[in-house]
Amino acid sequence: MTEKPYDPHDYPPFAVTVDVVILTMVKKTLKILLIQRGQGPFRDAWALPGGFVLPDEDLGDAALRELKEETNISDDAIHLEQLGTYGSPERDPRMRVVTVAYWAIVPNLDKPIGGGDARHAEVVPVAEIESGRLRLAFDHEQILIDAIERMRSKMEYTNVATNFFEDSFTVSEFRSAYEAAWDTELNPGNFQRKLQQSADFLTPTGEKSPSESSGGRPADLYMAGPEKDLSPPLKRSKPKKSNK
Amino acid sequence: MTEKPYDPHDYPPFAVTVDVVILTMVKKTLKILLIQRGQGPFRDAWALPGGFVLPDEDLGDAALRELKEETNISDDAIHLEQLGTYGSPERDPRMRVVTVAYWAIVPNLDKPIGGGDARHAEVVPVAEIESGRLRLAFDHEQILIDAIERMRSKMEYTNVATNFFEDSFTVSEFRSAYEAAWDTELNPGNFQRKLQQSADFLTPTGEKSPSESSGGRPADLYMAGPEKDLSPPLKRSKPKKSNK
DNA sequence: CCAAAAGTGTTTCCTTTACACCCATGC
DNA sequence: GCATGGGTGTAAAGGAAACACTTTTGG
Repeated sequence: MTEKPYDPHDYPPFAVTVDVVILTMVKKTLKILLIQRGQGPFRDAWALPGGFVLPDEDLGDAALRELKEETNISDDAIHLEQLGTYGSPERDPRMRVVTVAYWAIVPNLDKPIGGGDARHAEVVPVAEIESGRLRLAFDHEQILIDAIERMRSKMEYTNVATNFFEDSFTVSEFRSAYEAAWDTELNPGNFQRKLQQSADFLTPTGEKSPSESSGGRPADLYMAGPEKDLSPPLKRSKPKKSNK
Repeated sequence: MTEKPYDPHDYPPFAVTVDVVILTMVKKTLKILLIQRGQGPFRDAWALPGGFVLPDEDLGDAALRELKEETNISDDAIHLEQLGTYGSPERDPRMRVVTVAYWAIVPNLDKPIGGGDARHAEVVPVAEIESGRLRLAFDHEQILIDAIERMRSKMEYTNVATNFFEDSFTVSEFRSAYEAAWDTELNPGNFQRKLQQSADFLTPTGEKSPSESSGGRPADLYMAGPEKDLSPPLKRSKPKKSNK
């Protein structure tokens, strides 16, 4: 197969797109950026931001381009990673499309930047997506499920969660990110110690956060350290918090 | 982007292929099936088995088809899983090709079945691939590195390693698979106990293996159990064995 | 009886867990 | 002083590592 000389008419043509699951944390709630479709199949359903890969564009660059069209976040504050490729022949009723899905963590994306067109973009809580009440286009529900699970799993043994924050953060803010992402409660003391033990995982900035109006001891501020892996990993225990 | 009506001339056409990393264990050595290219670019270099995805074919089906063309293994003895997608614009000098890579574990593939054509297929030890002495086509070296790491990692917390065996196996055979894959030595007693503790991970067949000619107590035979995850996971320690 | 491989017991060490306690701030 | 959250001490429980020991076969 691979041995024949190539000819434009010799191979089946595919459209290749990228779709990006953009995760963010707003007020201790895990959210994902979705776009409500204005036309075409799955009109009014929610879809992931995405689009065609350009003829000379690398896959990762295409994902980064789509991400930036929606957020205007600077490169260095982004974690962007390939999730997997979805290419069932029936996934788009119009033609054969293979989509390479990516997932990203960006800090504090409150409102997506409005595209010039009238597309309706919104950051939707993950709880709402997981409830199944949202109508999602194509196979985007499966992509979302896979992306959320991948993020939850990767938070166990890497520092990806630092990307939820723009600059520095306190240990309790960091812990809140874990509690929101895993829908669980973590013991503050043990969480603190666990991170201290792994040298270079978090780097102290030397500064302290302004103590909240409610009082309490001011917390030390940290940034992501040079060590990106946590070993042994954190463990997510059973969800304890509100499921409403 | 995704909103426009589609037209064959409206999107950049890509060729989509699958490549499959087929891992197997022969006489306690981890090996991968490679094909020596007879023509085209990278002539005489080694390449992964693969080919075009057909117009109405699912990606996973395409990978399974390519796998079967090389091995004649029955479905149920195979672990097949998507690895990732590689689509750099320069990866194939002839045209824009995006390839979806898969990795598989098959039992005891001593000799690949010869295709009708004169292609030269061989199972190559992983150590040789990792040495960097082999000339590999396209970006297949990167795909191989990623696949080997994925397999090593997945062996820590799942039962994928059971797929190295056709039927039942002893605990020491199972341990040998880990030692070969991780290039390490594992304590026989502790390995045994670890697997016993996780109920349903391995199911005893009730039979015993014929004791080897060298003597020794006959070992109990096991098959993969209903529980596919190992928690807490096994840990790979530093390589101890020969690196020559 | 001896060699060899399978499988079990036992001790030591380390990590996690639970929870009590001290620290530093606002009011 | 008191409430509030940040951070540390500590003891109990659990798993992993090392290694001695018992079991079951072939010669």
